[in-house]
Amino acid sequence: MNGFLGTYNISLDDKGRLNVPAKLRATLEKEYGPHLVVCVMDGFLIVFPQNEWATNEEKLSHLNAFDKGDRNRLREFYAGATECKIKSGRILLPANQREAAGLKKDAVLVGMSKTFEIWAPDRWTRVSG
Amino acid sequence: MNGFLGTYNISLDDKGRLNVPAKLRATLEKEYGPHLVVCVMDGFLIVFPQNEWATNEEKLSHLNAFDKGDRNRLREFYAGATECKIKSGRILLPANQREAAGLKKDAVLVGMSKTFEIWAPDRWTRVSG
DNA sequence: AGGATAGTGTCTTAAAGTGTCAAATAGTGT
DNA sequence: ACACTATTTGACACTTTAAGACACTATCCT
Repeated sequence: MNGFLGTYNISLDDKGRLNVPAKLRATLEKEYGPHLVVCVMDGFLIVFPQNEWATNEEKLSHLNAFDKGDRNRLREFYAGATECKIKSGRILLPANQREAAGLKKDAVLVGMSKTFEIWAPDRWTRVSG
Repeated sequence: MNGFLGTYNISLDDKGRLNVPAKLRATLEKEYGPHLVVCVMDGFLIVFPQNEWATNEEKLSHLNAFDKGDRNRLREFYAGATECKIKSGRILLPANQREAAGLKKDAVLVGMSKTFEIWAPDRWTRVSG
């Protein structure tokens, strides 16, 4: 299978939920499950299927939670993340993540193979051309 | 499962109790129990579910009780800790811990997988950006 | 004992999150 | 192009969660 591909313009509903496009949803259902981890990046969001997230987490497992520097690194990683589940085709992003990504009414979803990204339209056009 | 994730802004009530956000509470209930150990760190608090505390305690057991430096480290660790329990969704932090963390009216909770942290808002922004 | 203070239970209100449906739109096969 | 199906959107009612307030209990102190 091909993982997540393509660009999708979607809109958020009155409560800030966003509809996961059917194609991405199909990939999710076939390859992964409904559990996602959403993570704040520079000015956009990365969505990991649960087990993809887990492999990232594993890479950090050698860090020592009692070491100050390591702890800072762990914090950076975990603080920006949230678990979230697809519910009747949609996901609700927490308000602070929506804000971090500058999401208001519309969003752009971009497939990236094992993950996909969520962008505010204006930020996306600035990147993509 | 994913453990504690995310950042939450919450406020303390008039008696200094803080509401544990529903998501963290759900993780606690699923993976752990209502018994917590709260521990003063550099300028913030770390909350351990009871059994995570126990495993940490074990890790520290290799330290030499006759070594001055180790002993200081242990003392610092244990002296700053308190047991506490979630009661109707909230926890009450002892006054000295609140003071040590600079907590007044608002707090930031940060999930860190197996533990979570409690920060005073001003100290948190200094760390996180 | 009496008063002060710290801790606990519970209620109310407001806000955030969830389920569901119907109309609108896009996509499909013939 | 047409009818038909699937998907997306927006809306609304409902549920859950958080915040603040207040009364009550336990504890401490003199």
